[in-house]
Formats: sequence, structure tokens, C-alpha cells
Amino acid sequence: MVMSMPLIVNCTHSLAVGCGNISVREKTLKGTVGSRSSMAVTGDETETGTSGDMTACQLCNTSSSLPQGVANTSMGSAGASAHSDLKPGKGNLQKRELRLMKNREAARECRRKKKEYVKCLENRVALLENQNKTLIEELRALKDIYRHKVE
DNA sequence: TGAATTATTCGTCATTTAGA
DNA sequence: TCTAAATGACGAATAATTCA
Repeated sequence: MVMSMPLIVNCTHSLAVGCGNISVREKTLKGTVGSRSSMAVTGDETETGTSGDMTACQLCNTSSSLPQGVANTSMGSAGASAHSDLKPGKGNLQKRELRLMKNREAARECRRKKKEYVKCLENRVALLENQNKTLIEELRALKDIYRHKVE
């Protein structure tokens, strides 16, 4: 069953601030993102030229970061909701293990997406700061020109 | 340098949500 | 209504940092 993606990471604009400056140990992100209300980064701004050459989203969009042997588990059928009151029969034990494995994977993926989302936001902040700086300088120059004309 | 403290990561459970 | 996926919350384990 495919669920519509609640976490929309939409940094399709050419943010070029790259992920390079993300600290090795990233901050813990407990409770910073509301549930299922879309985490969307909609980039409308036009890029004004920064240094990098690859967007954070491009860098992070692969699911290859999952450990080998754990990724690509068959998403078949199993009770994935937390029924901790299952009888400890063999079948139920297998069901539980499958559920735990799937949830483990889901948690990893969820965290990966959240990190990606935060990176996108950080890139967006950097981009906007850059644009702001440029616009301020432009305004200053125009004011200068105007002042000289008036004088 | 080693103990104490702080930060980060990971697995699990509980809950929410969307689709069948 | 049931099921599977997504995700927040929590605790344990581990890594990094601080300080005497």
C-alpha cells in the first residue's frame, strides 16, 4: 500500500549552497517537524549565484544510504501496527519480527528524509540571505545614483 | 588521562493517516 | 473498518566534549 508522501522535499530550484558545511554531527531533530502536515520547501526564488554545484536534495535523494542487507526488504504483508498483545506463537513471533524490521527501516527512512528536509531549509536560508545582501547593495547603489543626480 | 556531562544515533512503541 | 506506512516520543547505547 502506497501512502501519499507527507514529507515533500521540493528543492528543485538550483540551490547551490551544497551540504558541505553541515557539521559532522548533526543536531538532533526531536519534535521539530509537525506530523503529516506537509514539510514542503517550495523554492520560488531565482538563484543569484553561489558557490556549489549540486543541490542538497540531489545529493540526499538516493535511498542508498541504508545499510546493506537491510535495505530493500520485501514490503509484503504483515501486521505493522503495534500489537504488543500478540500471543507468542511461532507465526506471531515471525509477524512481530517482520513488523519490527519494517518499522526499523521506516524509522531510518523517516530520519533520512527529515535530515534532507532540514538541509534544504538551511540551503534556502543561505540562498535568501545571499539574495537579501545583493538587493541591499543594489538599493544602496541606486540611492547613490539618485543622490548624485539631485545634487 | 579518566570521570562526568552533553550530543547524537538507533530501535521500539504508540499514534495518526490514507487507501482498500 | 482494517491494514500498512509514516512519524513523534522515549530510552538505551555510543561518541564527543569538558574539566579537574
